[in-house]
Amino acid sequence: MDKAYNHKIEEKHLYAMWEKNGYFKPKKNPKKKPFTILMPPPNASGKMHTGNVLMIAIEDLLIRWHRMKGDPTLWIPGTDHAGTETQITFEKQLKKQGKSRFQYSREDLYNEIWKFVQDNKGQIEGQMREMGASVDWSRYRFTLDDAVIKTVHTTFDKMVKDDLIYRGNYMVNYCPKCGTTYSDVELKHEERIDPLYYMKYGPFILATVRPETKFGDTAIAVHPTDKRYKKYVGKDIEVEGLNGTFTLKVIADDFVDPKFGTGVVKVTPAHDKNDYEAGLRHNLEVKPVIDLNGKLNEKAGKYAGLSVNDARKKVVLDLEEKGLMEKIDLKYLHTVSLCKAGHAIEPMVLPNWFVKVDAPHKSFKKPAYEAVKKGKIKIFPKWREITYLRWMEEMRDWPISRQNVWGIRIPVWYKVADNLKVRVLFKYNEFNVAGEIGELMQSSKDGAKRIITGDQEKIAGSDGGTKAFTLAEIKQGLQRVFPLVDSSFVVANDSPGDEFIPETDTFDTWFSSGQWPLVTLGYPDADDFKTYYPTSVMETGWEIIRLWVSRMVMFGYYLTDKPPFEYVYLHGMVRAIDGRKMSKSLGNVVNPEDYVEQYGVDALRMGLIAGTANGKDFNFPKDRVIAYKHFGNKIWNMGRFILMMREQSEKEVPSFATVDQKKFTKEDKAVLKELDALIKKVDTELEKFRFADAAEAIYQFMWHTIADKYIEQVKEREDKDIALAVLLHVYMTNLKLLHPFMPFITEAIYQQMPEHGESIMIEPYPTA
RNA sequence: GGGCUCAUAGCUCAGUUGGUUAGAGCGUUGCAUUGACAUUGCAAAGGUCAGAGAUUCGAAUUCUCUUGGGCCCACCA
Repeated sequence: MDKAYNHKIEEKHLYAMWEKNGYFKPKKNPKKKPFTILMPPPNASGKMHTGNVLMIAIEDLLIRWHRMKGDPTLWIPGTDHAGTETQITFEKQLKKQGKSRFQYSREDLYNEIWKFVQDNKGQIEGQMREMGASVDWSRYRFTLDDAVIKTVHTTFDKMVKDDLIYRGNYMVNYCPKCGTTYSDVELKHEERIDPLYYMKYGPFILATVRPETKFGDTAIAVHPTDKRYKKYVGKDIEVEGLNGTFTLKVIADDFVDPKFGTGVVKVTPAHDKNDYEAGLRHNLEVKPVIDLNGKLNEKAGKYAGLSVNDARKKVVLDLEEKGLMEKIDLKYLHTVSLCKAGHAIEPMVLPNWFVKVDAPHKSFKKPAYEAVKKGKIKIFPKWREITYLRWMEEMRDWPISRQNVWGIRIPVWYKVADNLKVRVLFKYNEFNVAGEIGELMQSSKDGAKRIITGDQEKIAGSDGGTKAFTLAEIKQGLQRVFPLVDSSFVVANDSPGDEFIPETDTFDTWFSSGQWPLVTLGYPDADDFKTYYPTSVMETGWEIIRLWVSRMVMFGYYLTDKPPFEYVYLHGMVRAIDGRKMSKSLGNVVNPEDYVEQYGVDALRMGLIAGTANGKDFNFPKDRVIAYKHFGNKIWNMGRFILMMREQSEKEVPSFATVDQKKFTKEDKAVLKELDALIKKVDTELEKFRFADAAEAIYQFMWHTIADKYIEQVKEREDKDIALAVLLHVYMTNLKLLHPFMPFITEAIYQQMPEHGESIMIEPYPTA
């Protein structure tokens, strides 16, 4: 053995040996209860961050512990397509090449992203191996595998039949110039100075930057405690407007800031996110006045057909003329949302797909709520339960459609002849064309409307503007369809016929990953599903308890009437060394690779595990990583010393089991007694998910009891053969206890010890 | 603004149902050291447990308030 432990040499080949010998596959044993963990799938095209390392460290610890105890143990690895995130990363790449997603049809874009992910997913898989994750690679899943898509489609179909799916309106970020919607994370925010208009509204004066949306107002809101306006709350008021007088209800809601403007807000649920939310709370009518071309619609009366900007100017002039404008603050600073191309975003209410989470005929969420409330699923640490339960109580219907390409397409088709009013956006040569499908199929000479973006000059000179498109042309370049809320549809995986166009929305990632326990185990009839469902522990970061954990529980009960797992263990977030959240812009990101290189995987894993005891967030514990690196070296040298002493021993060292117990000294008896106590402690701590305490106990015992005391005493002993037999036994027992925490070094030492077996991984776990 | 959470040694953190002298790692100081390990050993210093009040025979631990952090969510017409 070398004088110092060299992780760079020892960590390399051991993983390949384990994998080759098939240790990661479960050993069936009908008499024992299986222990199963499904790995929360990291982003397939990403690379490993410290949170992933902590996740793997904890899961591998539990898995190796149970495996050594002889339980049929299964850990399934996977990766996630990470819908929005991946699409944005990919689009950034396109941008570097001077391209954009609008140059691709939906299908081509999907295929390009697929290639991109395939090119990149090797990295994270390699890193899982590097971390020592003892996962069963033969059961590996990617969230866009055919089997996953099939299950998700089947579930959707069942939910449609069970009347748990409906189409409803939902507020999205829509760009009228691009003709498409954007996700929140795609938006840019820009500070601007705009006029703030104080207009007269019946008995009130209220401030707004968007007077043109007043035609969509369906209420006026004040703060509940605002004494100035208390007498109006709940009443209907008459308002003189530009298109005659109308009536609005006055509501009281906390979202109003009594200190802003006059403390009175006009509520336009169709065109403002805040107002939309307020509208849901107060059952207000959603009255859209802006259409998908960014123009005011017929509800705006004489302003119909004007663009938003033109309408604003005209409305302001007319208000002033009518004496309805109190004053204008020209220097109002606020933030506006812009699309990637820099156009103003119009918050719009568009039809989306929803899950009814608490329908009277069948509640999707209720069993999931009760499972935790009644303790059928146990959450560690327990105080996180509140987050889950509160979320479940407040949960509203779940919008499951996303206007992304990269994801699982919602398996729905629209018959064109029955849905001529449906808008589509598609690529035709170098142009992007948008319009209602019925009109696009006629020539624009007949008055059909459309938006064509691209080279305007070229369009004017060509016949592109007058063309009547065929359905095949539209479908070939199809980028997006905008079905109406009541469009008729059929559910089918494949096209039901040429006269249909597909839904282009994809599922919310959580709709598919919420079925992770089902798709990884081959629901409904695979052997794995029968054997390993429900699984044992769901181990993940607490920040996705609402997004992910809750969905898995809901789907689990909906499809199988059982919880998908018994325990949920939520680890804390790893913050940067400076105590702030890791972020690229702060430059404080801890790259696990650097620590693996310098201190080794074992030290990194152990440092992270010891750095958090109770699931709270914690700063990256650099000095613990270093401490455990030193610890590795310490136990390496203990092994070295034992081997050396055995070689030098005059008498043959007997095996521990054959030593006559009467020959034990009081030191021997004491250390053996302490060893028993340690074994018990490690077991009870691990059962309680107190990993740091178990780690600390082993560390203290090996270093300060065996090395500092017992070994020193051995040096003086007359009966060295007995002492060495005891020492080897105690040391080997500790290596086994430590293996789930520090798999590489314990295996490396084990392989050098006398009378060793094939691998420490398959040694029986110590019992007291 | 809503929710959760934290404040314990110079630093980073444990302290699980309230119960002897409040612990660890790193750091600091002194001494030691050729039968493994300087990535070592022995020893020491260092805490009125953020502040105030309450409950209790007893509070770092329970409750209330104050002060100051962190994170998540929602974001201002």
